[in-house]
Amino acid sequence: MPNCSMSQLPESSVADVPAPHAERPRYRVVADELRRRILTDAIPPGQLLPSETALIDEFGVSRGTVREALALLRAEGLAITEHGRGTYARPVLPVRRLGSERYRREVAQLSRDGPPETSFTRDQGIRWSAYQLEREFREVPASAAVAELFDLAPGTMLLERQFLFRAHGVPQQMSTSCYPLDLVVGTPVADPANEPWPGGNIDQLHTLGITVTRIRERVRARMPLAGETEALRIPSGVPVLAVTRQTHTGDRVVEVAVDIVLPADRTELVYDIDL
Amino acid sequence: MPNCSMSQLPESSVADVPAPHAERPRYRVVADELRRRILTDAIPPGQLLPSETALIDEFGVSRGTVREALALLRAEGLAITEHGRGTYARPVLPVRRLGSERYRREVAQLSRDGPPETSFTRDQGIRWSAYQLEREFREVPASAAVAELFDLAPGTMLLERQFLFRAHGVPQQMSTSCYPLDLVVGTPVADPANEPWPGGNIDQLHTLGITVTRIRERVRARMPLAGETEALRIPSGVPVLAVTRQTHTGDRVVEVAVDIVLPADRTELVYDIDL
DNA sequence: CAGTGGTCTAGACCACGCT
DNA sequence: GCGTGGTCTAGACCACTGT
Repeated sequence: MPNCSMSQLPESSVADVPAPHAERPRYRVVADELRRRILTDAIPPGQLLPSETALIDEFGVSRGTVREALALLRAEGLAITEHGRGTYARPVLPVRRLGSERYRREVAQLSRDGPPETSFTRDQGIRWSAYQLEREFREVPASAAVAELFDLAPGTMLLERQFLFRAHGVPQQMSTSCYPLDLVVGTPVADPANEPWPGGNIDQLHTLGITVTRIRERVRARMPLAGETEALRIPSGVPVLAVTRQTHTGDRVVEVAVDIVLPADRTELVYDIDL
Repeated sequence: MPNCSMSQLPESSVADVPAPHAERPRYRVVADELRRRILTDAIPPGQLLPSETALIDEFGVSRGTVREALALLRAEGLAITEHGRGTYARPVLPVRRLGSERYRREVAQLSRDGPPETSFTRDQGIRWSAYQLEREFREVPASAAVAELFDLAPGTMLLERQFLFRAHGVPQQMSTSCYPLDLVVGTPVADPANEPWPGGNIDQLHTLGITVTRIRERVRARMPLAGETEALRIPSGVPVLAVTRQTHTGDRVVEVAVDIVLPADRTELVYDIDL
């Protein structure tokens, strides 16, 4: 009975005021329904979602609300939007599988007969003709973080090598790899023209008389930085895998890759642990 | 002086029309400046950003524009917002390091003297008293995907075990792990009351007379699903690491964890590759 | 050109956290 | 109660993609 008087309230007019969101906010209702359609394959990967105008009509909400719902789906990695075209259910991309076998020299040796390979062209059958490598070499003093990974004094001079790797025209990976400068200065390894080096880092070190005995990789994930979003063409809602690699000879660290950045929608890392 | 003629333009009135965005959109200008402050530590982790009202005044834009800028920073994982309080520079969380040593039985044995440990309590010194485990066991037929990971026929009955793992009250991990039902039915392993099992899966299998020889982990990253965001209390802009694990005895797969889900802002996976 | 999304404004009211 | 962010509307104009 306390509510009997409710209907008598002078509610300005009728639906003049945006109804209060006592329950789930409207943009969530829209997002939930679209998410359902995507996850149940009612809208299969790659297919267009209804246009903003259509959603305004279907749900009876304003454009701002529709756009908020779509922004949520993008942040969840379920949809991508292209200006002038529309919003799509996120297509499933072919996955690049990176196994730890890629570091074994025997595998590298085998590929000598065919096209050049490195630790990141294996596991996918990418051919020499299908990938490009942009690189830039510099001599820099070790930062505190890198020095710690090398177990060297900060300021020790390093050869820093930055790579951007494309396969089939699509950027697949950025990385920064460092050697202690005194290890490589004056050798073919220090010459950018020799990249990509068949057999990769492990073979490079082998030509310097160094046999790699262990590699340690630390894997994290995060959202891409601004530069990475552009360079790797990462759509919103897609994280990156960030791998830090230490290459060991016995207890000595002879190479460090600070941040191997891989778009997570196209990459799987595979590790075997033998017990 | 270059602006003298400006005031003579018949610009309808004065600032009546939102200036066209010939260059960078305004919300990006706001976001770029705030990002700069965060990354240069002008606003250190955990500290409040200016309020929306303050940003409206500082940049002379509308509230919608300010909110769009903040949404961008959240999506980049740089800021988190709390209703009624404000927006903070994202605090740096203590990282849980998960090394592959955690699977070695010798390590598990060592911990027998102290509090119970599993493969996911090691590497962090978490004590029995500091973590809780929620679990739910079910008997289910293998889906096509799981059957393939086991190399078994789809429909084979499995014991499916779901876990939610908390440390210090904070949810740290969700996972679903499966054993072939005929392997464990009627044994202590099939009893949820025995979890957490000291020494973890590897020790469980050992009591069944099975010695694990190899573990394969496949690591991917993605944005969390709706349920994961709630269960693991993941703020927006933080991805999850999704690990698929196969536990081998020789060539036989005796355990599969379909999706070990780890919040990426609190986790680092470490793998050693011996060559 | 029409249709799509991108940017921006002004104003309204609701809900949370504090003091 | 005040200040914070959360939700929503209505309308405007810009910019891209197609025919």
